[in-house]
Amino acid sequence: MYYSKLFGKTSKTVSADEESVNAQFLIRGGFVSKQMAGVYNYLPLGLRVLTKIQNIVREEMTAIGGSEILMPSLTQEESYKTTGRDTMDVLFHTEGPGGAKYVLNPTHEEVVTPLVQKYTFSYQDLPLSVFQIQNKYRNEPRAKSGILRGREFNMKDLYSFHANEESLNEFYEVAKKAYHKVYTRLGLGDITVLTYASGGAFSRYSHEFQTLNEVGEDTVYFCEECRVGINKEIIADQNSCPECGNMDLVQKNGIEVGNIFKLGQKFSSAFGFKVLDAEGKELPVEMGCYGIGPSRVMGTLVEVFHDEKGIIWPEAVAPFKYHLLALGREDETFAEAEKIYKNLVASGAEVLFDDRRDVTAGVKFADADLIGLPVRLIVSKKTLDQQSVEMKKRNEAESKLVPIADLV
RNA sequence: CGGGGUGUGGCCUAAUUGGUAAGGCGUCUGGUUUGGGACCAGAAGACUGCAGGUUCAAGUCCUGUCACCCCGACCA
Repeated sequence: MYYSKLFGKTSKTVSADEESVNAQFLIRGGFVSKQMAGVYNYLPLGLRVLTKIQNIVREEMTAIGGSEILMPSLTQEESYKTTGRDTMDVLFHTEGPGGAKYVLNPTHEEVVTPLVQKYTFSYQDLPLSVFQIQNKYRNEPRAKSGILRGREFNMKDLYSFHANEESLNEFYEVAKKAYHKVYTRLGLGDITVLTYASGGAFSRYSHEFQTLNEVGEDTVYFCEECRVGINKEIIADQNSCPECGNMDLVQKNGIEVGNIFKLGQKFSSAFGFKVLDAEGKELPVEMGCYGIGPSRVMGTLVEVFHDEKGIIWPEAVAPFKYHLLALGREDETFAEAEKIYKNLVASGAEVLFDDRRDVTAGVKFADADLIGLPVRLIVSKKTLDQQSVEMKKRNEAESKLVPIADLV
């Protein structure tokens, strides 16, 4: 991709209102543009990051047997009356022609349960799981912290359906492992801990995945040995580590980057979703739900991986791997840089090429640091004199010369 | 939703006890410059969030309203 043709621009300044690091760097770097509180436009750079996060999540959900679907954002309010959730504070309500009442889905139990019910009649159809990656709408009383807590945000939600509790429990553990894999691939594995949290109305506990970070809204007490924690909200009924019994817990702030629940029969019973067992008797369906917010993950990554100059993207989600800068003003330099760019792209590399721009080298350096691609490559008269390009990793201080012949 | 704060060209800011909007960034033109956010000259771009009110005169004071940020509450 030619930087000169990329929609979106970097900026030296950002409103003093934007205190959160993720909002500052994502806006300044041209990844996102704020529409209103808690609602963002994703520009090409930001969309590439978001898509990469989604793809990692997608791969791991597919790997545990999830079938990807896409459900609507808009749903009849009636469905929420069925489950009694029509009075939720965070629900956005809207109207259709003739006064038809709709809501914007804050989560999709009310959609997925009757949907799966429509195609599922026998215990032999179970277990099954479906997931989607889609935007959710929640009328948060207070949107905050850049893209960490929005009113519209991207979410992967997977729902599993089972003929009995054992099957649910079994799948729940499989999903838990898949979630760990996701965070490991995102580069957050070391600082993301499984955390026991409130199960709401459905079960005693749910599990959250908390990325330990100063800006986190949640307070987590966790065991440094087994890396399992307890959310402060349930510390009253559990004051030692649920996994190992360790009483010596460490307190940290956490960003909730995932949450998994055993829903039990809450939604299946509301919709009368039953299947027939081997004897032809009706069985209530057990459900689980499993959420990860790719947009929140993106904000979390910025909070975790940055320095004073900008973002330091983990390679797995960086919008491009290489940031190729052509410096100087000689036509030959740009011609050479262009060749190198084309060769890299032809070899399958993802390259952002900061080609001819009427700016000084310093501007290109500053933009590269801000955008935060993993590897910076510089082509200039200086490097070409040695048939080389200069290579520097974003998270390292030292650069080295690499012969052009060895690049690809 | 309670408390606090802030709204000024596209962006960031300034404007004394009220006196008729200034600078920087960015953009455009021309020239110089080119390995860490260069420089010179010129240009375009604002009924100061919105609606009222006080006043000879309001960016500035008052009332209302909307928006945004922070703290708290909330958070399947």
